[in-house]
Amino acid sequence: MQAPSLAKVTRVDASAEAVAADLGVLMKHMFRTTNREIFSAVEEAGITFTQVKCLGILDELPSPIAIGALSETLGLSVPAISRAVDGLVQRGEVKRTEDPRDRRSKLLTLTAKGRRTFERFAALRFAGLKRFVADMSDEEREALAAGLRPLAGRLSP
Amino acid sequence: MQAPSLAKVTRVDASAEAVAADLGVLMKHMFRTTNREIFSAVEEAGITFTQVKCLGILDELPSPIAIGALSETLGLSVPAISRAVDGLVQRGEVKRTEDPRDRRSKLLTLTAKGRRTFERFAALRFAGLKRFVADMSDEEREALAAGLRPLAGRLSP
DNA sequence: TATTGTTATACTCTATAACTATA
DNA sequence: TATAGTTATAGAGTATAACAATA
Repeated sequence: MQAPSLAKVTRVDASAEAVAADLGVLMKHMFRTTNREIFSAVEEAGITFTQVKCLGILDELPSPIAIGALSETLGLSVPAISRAVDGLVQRGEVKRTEDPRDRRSKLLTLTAKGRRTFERFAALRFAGLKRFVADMSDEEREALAAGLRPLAGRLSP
Repeated sequence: MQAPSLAKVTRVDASAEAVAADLGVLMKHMFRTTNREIFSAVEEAGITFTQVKCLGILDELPSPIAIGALSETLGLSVPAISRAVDGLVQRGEVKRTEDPRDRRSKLLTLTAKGRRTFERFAALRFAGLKRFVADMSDEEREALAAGLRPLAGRLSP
């Protein structure tokens, strides 16, 4: 893309209020256009949203995590996580082993199957976002690309 | 804000893939920083997420809506909506009256109390977005403002 | 006879409480 | 005695099925 013509670089209200309002509009539309499909895919896979979130946490963490820590991360009770994880172990998505340094604690890691499962859902979510982006005009998409880059560059590892 | 210096207007990948990826990063962070508070506020108010969504639909529609239509809009079963609405009626948030042209159908409208309730949650969500935006650097926020404006301008009424 | 909404029933997920095993 | 996790039990929300009222 070329540097934009000056005609496009009009002043924009960059107050927190204005930006938050526009962000709210964007979020609402993004949800409506991308969410329903994932919802039905998760349900069809016979898995729980909580279980998908468990997979997501395990996917992004570099080292194993225990039930209690996972519970705290997701803001759900320990028994709820224990049950969710138990289901994942039975499905072969997660490996649960005793921590050798404290045998009360169980360390959780993704199996290859679990990683594939999570990546399938992540791909579905990404496809929804892509469709949303592809529906924009070229001008909208280019402006958004330039506006997101500094922030996304900092936030993503 | 002045027109940006040329140094800032570097080329950015505006492909659907790149923009969708950055949008995904933004969304994830937005959730993590803004959602937990609303979650606890809803629970503390003794109301259901489904009921809040019902209030939101009624708030934005110009005319009354029936149970069946609300059910379809939210993607939940008619009995689930019937129960959710019943709770809202008992709390005085929603008015439910027979449609005079088809007395099987019940028309739903927000009461003043219902509108206030929804606006309280909307304000909470907005405050979360504002905090998220206020945490950015000036450069990030200004770039985002310019990038969101065309899209948000089109999407919002 | 078909349709709109409500009530009945069963199921899933979650939280609190009770429990087991390690520390 | 305290802590990590599991199992027991109860509660909330949803879906399917059965029903009542109206078309």
